[in-house]
Amino acid sequence: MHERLADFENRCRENGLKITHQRLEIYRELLSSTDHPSVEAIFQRVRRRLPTISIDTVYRTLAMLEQAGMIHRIQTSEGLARYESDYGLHHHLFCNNCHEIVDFTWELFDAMAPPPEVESWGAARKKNIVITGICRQCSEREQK
Amino acid sequence: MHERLADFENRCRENGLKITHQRLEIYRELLSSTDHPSVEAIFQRVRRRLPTISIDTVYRTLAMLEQAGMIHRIQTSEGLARYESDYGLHHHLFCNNCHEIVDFTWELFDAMAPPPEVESWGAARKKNIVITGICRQCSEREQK
DNA sequence: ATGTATGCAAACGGTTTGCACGGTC
DNA sequence: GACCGTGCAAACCGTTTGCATACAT
Repeated sequence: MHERLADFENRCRENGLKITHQRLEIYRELLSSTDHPSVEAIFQRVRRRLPTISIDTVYRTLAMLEQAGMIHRIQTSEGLARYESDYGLHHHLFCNNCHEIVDFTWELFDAMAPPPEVESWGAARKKNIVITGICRQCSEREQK
Repeated sequence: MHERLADFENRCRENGLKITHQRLEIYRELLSSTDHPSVEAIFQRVRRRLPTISIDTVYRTLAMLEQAGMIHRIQTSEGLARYESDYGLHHHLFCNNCHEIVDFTWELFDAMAPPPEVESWGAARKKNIVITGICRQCSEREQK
């Protein structure tokens, strides 16, 4: 955690970006979140520590962090963006009912080369799986 | 094509939905499109044949067709929805530069069972791959 | 004749932007 | 002190919604 924050400061300095409380808190919040929060959720959480922060700054900081490759934006079927810190290769489980996003890994898949038509298409950078369905909590809740 | 339109009419009747010019033209447009058009693009194309159609109707019809399982909505990283007719199991290639979406198939993957942690998560309905990168046309264009 | 679908216009929600002030370097 | 980052407010864009009319059944 500490080393990731130090890493954050270094990356900012390298790119001539100022280290502000807002940026630190937003990045820290994403480091400690596991629920892929929306912009609004990040805003609400950071606001507890920095009561005067505005949501514009959250938007701007998230865009900046994404461009620097330190976080990832996930565009969900809900139509709003959600974020996660850049943390290892993984894929996503998405519950169509509660909209919760859960990570999972699939090393067998990661090691597979895509079919030849993909190579002839162009230069693939990332291959991600999204599995959608209904999570256990939601299906049990509906049973009742 | 004809049989798919007949199928469309049957499905409408089954669900008590009226068969209007607008609905027919929008569905026909998606059947003959391969480029996963946005709502705006569908609107512009259908407008040539039905000059008085409004974009609201396009939205409403697309929502209706999706709910009926006849088309699929794709939420892109651009933040806008794009659509395709329901046509066989496939995955998507997305060019980060021109935003073109191309289909590809990967039967080996489709036949694979997800890792056990997915089953313990809940009931998976769909598993989709999105490969992102730069398509050949775009990388050649940038070379110059 | 009934009731749903359409078109119009206005509202909506997430996101972006222009500007003057404030904070970092 | 110079300049980038912030907060405020307004604009923006894709999408949704309320309502009266038009159309399919």
